[in-house]
Amino acid sequence: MPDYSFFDNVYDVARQIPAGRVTSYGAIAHYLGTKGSSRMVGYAMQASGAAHPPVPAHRVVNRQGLLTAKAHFGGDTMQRLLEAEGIKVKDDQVQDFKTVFWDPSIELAL
DNA sequence: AGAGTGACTGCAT
DNA sequence: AATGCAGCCACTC
Repeated sequence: MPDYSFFDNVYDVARQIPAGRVTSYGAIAHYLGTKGSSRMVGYAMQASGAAHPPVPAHRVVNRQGLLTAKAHFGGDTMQRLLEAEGIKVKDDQVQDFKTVFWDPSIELAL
């Protein structure tokens, strides 16, 4: 009786993001087929805090590699989590973003 | 049932 | 090149 929702789909992809890598909302949206709705992905992430198992939302950043979700995590929690996985973050921005970028539409397409 | 909100992105100026 | 505006879909009140 699973009341599946678009959110569940987003969570599933987010949980597949390997440690030390990050992706963008648009990339996930595109993989889900709703590339025009990148907002929905971020919106789903907001509810990810209530998702089980927990979703590594800290690995999801905006198109610029900016930690837009940091404010929602509270303090520097997001940046701390990323650095703990080997991702370098400076001024709320992911360093070597294109290097650590993980595109589900490509990685999961294999 | 209708209107509002939102952790974004792309195009236009 | 940089800034501003509009679009988009699902969820909640």
